[in-house]
Amino acid sequence: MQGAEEKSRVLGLRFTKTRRRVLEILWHSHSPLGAYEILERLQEDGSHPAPMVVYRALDFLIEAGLAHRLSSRNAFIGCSLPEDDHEAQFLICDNCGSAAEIEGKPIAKAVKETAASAGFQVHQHVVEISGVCPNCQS
Amino acid sequence: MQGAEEKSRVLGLRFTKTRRRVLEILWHSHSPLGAYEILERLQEDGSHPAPMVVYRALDFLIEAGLAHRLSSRNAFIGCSLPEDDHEAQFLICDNCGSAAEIEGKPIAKAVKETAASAGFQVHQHVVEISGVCPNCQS
DNA sequence: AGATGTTTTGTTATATTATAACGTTTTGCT
DNA sequence: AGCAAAACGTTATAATATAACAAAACATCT
Repeated sequence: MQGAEEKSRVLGLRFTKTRRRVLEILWHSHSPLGAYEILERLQEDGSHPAPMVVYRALDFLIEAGLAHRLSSRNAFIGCSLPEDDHEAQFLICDNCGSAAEIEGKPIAKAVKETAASAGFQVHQHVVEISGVCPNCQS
Repeated sequence: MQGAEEKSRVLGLRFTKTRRRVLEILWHSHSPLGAYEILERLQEDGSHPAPMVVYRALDFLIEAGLAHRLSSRNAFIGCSLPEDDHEAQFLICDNCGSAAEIEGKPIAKAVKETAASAGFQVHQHVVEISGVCPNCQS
């Protein structure tokens, strides 16, 4: 959580209360959360923020590399390797809904090379693998 | 388009008028289309179908491997390699919006191996690379 | 401390994307 | 013709996401 403060500063931005709360909510969840699920949890302490509040906090967290968006699920997850500056890849379990962030060096490399050989200049990539996690296979 | 008919039969399903129209619309577009864009084009010939019509046709086309969904854009695109039974990967241009479907054997392999080494059983994968296409680099 | 510009919030409204549910019609088959 | 499965039409609504603007909080400089 200290790192988060620093990352914010680097961007010339602030690690405010709402942003901290949203990051906590993401980190405490064992699976990705939808924006409106985050909203509900924010509201559990009595305030009534509007959806914008959540989306704004998420924009910030993603920008700062503290959270990721799972495009294939319209859901969000706290970054489990916030130290690294990395491109994220995910293993998402269809059974229990959990999502594991992986350090997919070989995947990142294959992506880079494939794109390069097509003359394509990469900005970002989305890699989301769905299936059954080890836990749910027994 | 003939192949489409066959693929439908294999699934015990039918390649109907609406489904054909939606596939044509996707194939004629040089870039991915949102469901409601497809809807507008369907309506250009005088009928007034509801959104469901489009989503149903898309479900079918995706099921049959004739179209793909681009999760990161909430958009859809006709499959450019409908012969193969393949997992699709995409290069999406941030500038012109075009999306190229690629045969990323190395990527597919890296995905498979990475998942295997994590004990994860893969069903599907989403690989969407965004950046700048060769055309837009000049 | 006061002035100033930027960042953040609060709030209302609305846009966009997607599905539920149900009755009817068409189709393929015997 | 009779039947079951597949597809359609339609209405309504759910779920996800953004626009726009005024007010407040904060950082920095003097």
